[in-house]
Formats: sequence, C-alpha cells, structure tokens
Amino acid sequence: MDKEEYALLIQDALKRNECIVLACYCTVRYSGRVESFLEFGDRVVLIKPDNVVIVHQPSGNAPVNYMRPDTDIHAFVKRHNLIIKTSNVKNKDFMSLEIEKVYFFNTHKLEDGQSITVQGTEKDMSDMLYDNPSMVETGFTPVSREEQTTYGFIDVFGTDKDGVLTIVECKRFRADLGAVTQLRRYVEKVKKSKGVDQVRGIIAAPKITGNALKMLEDWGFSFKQVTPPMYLQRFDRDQSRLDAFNNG
Amino acid sequence: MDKEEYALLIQDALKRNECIVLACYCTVRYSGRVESFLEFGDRVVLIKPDNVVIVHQPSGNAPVNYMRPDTDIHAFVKRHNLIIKTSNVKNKDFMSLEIEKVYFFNTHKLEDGQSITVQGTEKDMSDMLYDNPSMVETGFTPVSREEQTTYGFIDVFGTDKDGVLTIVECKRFRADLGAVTQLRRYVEKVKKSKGVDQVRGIIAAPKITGNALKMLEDWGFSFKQVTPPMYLQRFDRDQSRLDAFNNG
DNA sequence: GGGGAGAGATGCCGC
DNA sequence: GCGGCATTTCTCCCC
Repeated sequence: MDKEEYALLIQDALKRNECIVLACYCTVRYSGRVESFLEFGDRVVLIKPDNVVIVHQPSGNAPVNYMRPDTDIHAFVKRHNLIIKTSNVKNKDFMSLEIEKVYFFNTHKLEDGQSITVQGTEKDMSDMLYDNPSMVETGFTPVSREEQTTYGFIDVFGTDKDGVLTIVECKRFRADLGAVTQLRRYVEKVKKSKGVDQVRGIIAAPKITGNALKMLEDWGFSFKQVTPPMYLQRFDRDQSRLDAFNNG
Repeated sequence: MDKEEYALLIQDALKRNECIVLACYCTVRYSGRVESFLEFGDRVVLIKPDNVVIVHQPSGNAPVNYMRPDTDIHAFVKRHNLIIKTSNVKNKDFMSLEIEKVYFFNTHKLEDGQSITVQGTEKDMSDMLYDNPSMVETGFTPVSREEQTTYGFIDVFGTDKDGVLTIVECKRFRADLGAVTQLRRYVEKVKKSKGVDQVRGIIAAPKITGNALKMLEDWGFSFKQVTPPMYLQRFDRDQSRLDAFNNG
C-alpha cells in the first residue's frame, strides 16, 4: 500500500476515534522532559482513542517512547516517508516518527467501560493489621488507620500494651531505607504535634534490607515480620489451585 | 475466522518468533504479586518475540496487565472462547485471557538492534555541575563524581571555599522529602566514615517542595536552584526551533 | 495544581 | 540475586 494511503487511513481512523495499531520500520524522536532519538528499526505503534501514542521495540516490557493522553496527532508523507508527528502542548511533549516501511496496519473501534479490581495491596495489608492487631505485637491497640491529613499517611496508628503511641508503617514487599526515613518523619511529626517524648515506630513487612534494619535499630525502631494477605500463599501452600490455574 | 484458527495462528507465530498484535473482547485474570481481574471489554494485546505479553485498554498510558520477558504462552480454545494462558514460573506470575471475539489480528517478524539515546537525565545534570562547579556556589571544588561503593550514590562530592566537605544531591525536576532524607543519609555516612563533624549538604534542582525546603533547613542543609541542561529551554527561548519541530 | 506515597512499579548498575 | 536509585516514572488521593 502507498504511504499516502496510510496517511489517509490514519487520519480517518483518528476522526472516527478508532484504535490504531501498526508495525513498521521507523525512527523515533522525542523532545520534552528529556530529548531522545532512536535510529531506524522495527517497532509496533499503538494509537488509542484518548490520543495516547505508544511505541514498542520488539523486546522489553516498557514502551521505548510514548505520548500521554490528549496528544495532537498528524500523519502525512514527507520525503517519501510516512511521518506521524505528535505534540502535547500542555505537557510540552513532542514526538515524531519517520516510517520507511509499514509491515501491517489495523484500526478498530474499541470500547471498554470496565475497571480492574486488585487484591493484595499495601492497603489490604494495613487493613489486616488493623483487624488483627496481635499480628503487630501483643497488646497493640489500633486507634486509627490512614491518618492522612494531620501527620501524613500513617498506615496504622495506635498504642502499645503500656499505652505508648505507636506508628506502624507497612510495606508489601521489602522495607528499604526509604521506609525507615518515612517512618522516622511520621514519628517526629507525631512527637511534635502531640507534644510527647516517646513515640514508637514499627515497620511491618515480609522482609527488610540489612541497611534498613541497621538504620531502624539506630533510631530505636523495630521490625515485625508480617506476611501480607496473599503474598505467595497460593504458591507456598495451595499447589492444587496453582495447578488448576495452569491447566484450566 | 474461527477461534481454533486463531489459536493455530498464535502457536505458529510463537514458533516463528514473530510479534503478535490483536484487538479483542476479553477478560483478564492475573495472579502473582497481587491478584487482579478485569471483566469483558475491548482490549489490544501485544505479544513480543522475547515473550512479553502486554494488555492495553482503549484508554490510558499504562498497560492494564502484562507479563515480563520469558513468559510461557499457550493459546487454545475452551468453552467456545480463545484462551491465552501465560505463566512465568520464575516470577511466580500468571495471566490468562479469555477472548470472546477477535476484532483484528496481525503477526510479523520484527528486528531491531537499536538502542535509544537520551539526553537531559539526572546524570547529565551532575556532569554539568561537575564541569561548572560555580553553578553550585563560588569556591566549590568537585572531588569525585558518583561516589558509589563507599557512601552510596553521591552525585557530586567536593569541598567548599573553606575546604569543608560538601555533598551535592541533584534532582532533575523537583526535590521532595525523599531527596532531603537521601542527602541526609549521605552526609551522615560521610561524617562517620571520614570522622569529621562538619559536612555540608546541598540540593541542586530546578525547584523544591515547601516541606522539603523546611526539612532541609531544619537539618542545616541548603538549596541551590539549578536549571538542568535542556529542561524546557527549547520552549522558553527558541521558539523557532519549536515551530520547526511542529511543522516538520 | 501542588504535594506525598504506592506501584504487580520497571530497569540499571554495582557488589 | 540483593540493594540502592533514577524514571519522559504513572497513578491516586488529599489539600
């Protein structure tokens, strides 16, 4: 097919708000938060009805270049190549594709009103600790959850068996140095805000890095190993369900 | 086309290591680091030669679900629907698509040995400060860059006009609380490691959040406003080049 | 829109 | 593989 025809097909599809997919041999130039250039090679281009443009190389998880929603998209032929020139003035983003060859091209009207549901997030973990405070330690009594406005985003906030204010910071995977400094900021905020000397800090996570544990102990905080609600449980103790997933 | 045929086409394309793109009406189920489910709707599926699988809804920048490289991919028909079942045992990741209708389908062999080149990263910014130390402050003398092994990843390390050890932490966009705690960790490490009382800390960035600035000053550090090499310069003062970009 | 924090973050580099 | 960190991070939520 002629490149002029592809340019027209893209223009029509954009007008009809269709999704566009093409595979091609092209360069990619981007200018915005950084400047980047990608020499000629084979790529897949996805243009969505909300005017997102995504460019993928044949390998790798992440797109090599992209434009965020509400991008202006123009397709035309210049010097015998198909040009897709995109700009998002609001984001100060610009991307341009120079396409020498189109391998395949398709468009279709796509509609999808569904939203993904996710379970096993950090929020689920803090809910678990709130509902099962003994998982933190004996005598721990939660007072509030997601104390956002006053002290920051404290996951679980309560008192220990001696009535001392205690802040619990949850991490879903592995607590790192950032988690410790985060906890420390909360503890200091609460100390100042409540005017008390003693506020305990606990990190609850399945694991913690060595440096983070050292810094945690240097600051007088402690680590409580907690397995999040469904983290790897399936794989550790319900092999039959795993098999069902594989073969089902 | 029959769903059995699509299953065969996918199997063949996988064998030939081709890139596969399809638009379809499907559900997506994921189980791994979390569990997620997405009800029937229109999506675009991209399968790459390195066995990455990416699922996009018709809107939004990011994929709604994905599988990382080296995923096992199987396509077959079950209960009149096309199933794409993927698993990555190493990552303990599982994703399954149930496809009721295929809108379009394409495969092609794609090859790309190119790598993207990027300018304007934080590394470029620390290079600029290393080469132009007066941008930090008068009398600043860089000693080393990327002091990685001993103290962490210090961007620029040097001495001020009085010979006091000075650590510069660069941020490409806006420095936040995390940047301040990061700087603070470096300063403390260096103090301890070198056995000196006084080590200065400077954050160099185009802007800084209010809370971060307050914490910075509480800790006796300082902020130096630095415009990164090409951040927005094009837009501010070279309108002609911008127009050139827009018009091709 | 700023600001803070999570994310199935990802990806890179160094040890 | 762990660990620390940048990312055109993105996204959500609250102020």
